[in-house]
Amino acid sequence: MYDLYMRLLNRFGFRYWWPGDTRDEILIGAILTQQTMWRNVELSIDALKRLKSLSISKISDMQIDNLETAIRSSGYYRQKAKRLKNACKQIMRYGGINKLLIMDIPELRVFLLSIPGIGEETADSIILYATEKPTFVVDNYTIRIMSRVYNKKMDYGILKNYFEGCIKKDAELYKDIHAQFVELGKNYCKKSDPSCDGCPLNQICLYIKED
DNA sequence: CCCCAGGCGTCCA
DNA sequence: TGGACGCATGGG
Repeated sequence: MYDLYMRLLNRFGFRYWWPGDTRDEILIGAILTQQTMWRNVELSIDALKRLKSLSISKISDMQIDNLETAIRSSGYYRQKAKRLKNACKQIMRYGGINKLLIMDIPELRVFLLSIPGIGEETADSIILYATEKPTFVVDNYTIRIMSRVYNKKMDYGILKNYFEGCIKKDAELYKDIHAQFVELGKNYCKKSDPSCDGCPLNQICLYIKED
C-alpha cells in the first residue's frame, strides 16, 4: 500500500489538499464540489466571499435565492442551495464548527450523515479536511480504480475498511492519498479509456492482480 | 454534438 | 442491495 502511495507521490507530487483558508470554507466547498469540477466551485466561493458570506454562520441566515445565485456555477444550484443552507443551520444549532472539532470520528460521522445532502464521501471529506481527523475518504475515482485492479465491483465501505486497515491513521497521510487518487483518476483509468498505458500504478496493479 | 465532473436521495425490482 | 434517474452548470 505504501508502495502504491510512493509511486503516486513520485508521479504527481504532494497535492497540498484541501485548498481553503478556513474550516468553514472547506466544509462549504465539500458540499459544492459534489459531482462538480473544483474550478466551478471556486467561482461560487469567490461569489460568497464578495458577499462576505463565506461562513457556516452567514449561509445559515442567507436568503435562499441569494444563495442560489451565488453558487450557480457549481451546478444543481437549487438543490445545493437548499441542502447547504439546511446543513449550515443544523451545524450552527449543534454548536458550530468548534463542536465538531471536539467530537470523535464515529459520532461526528453519524451526525454529518444525518444531514440531507451529506453522504459518505462528503462526510468523510469534512471530517478529514475540515476537522483534520484521520478518516479515509473514498471517491468514485478510487472505487473505479480499485474495482479495475481487483476486477470486481468495490463499494465505499469495503474500500474504506481496506485502506484504514493497512495505512496508519494519520490525517496528513490520508489527505494526500485521497488527493493522489483523484489526480490519478482524472488522468488515467477513465471511464471512456480503461487503458493502463502510462499509468503510474501499472506495475503495482499487475502485482496486486497476481496476488 | 458528445461526455464528464472531487455525489446524493429516491424509487423500484 | 443494486441499478436507474433527476438534479444543472461549465469544460474539454
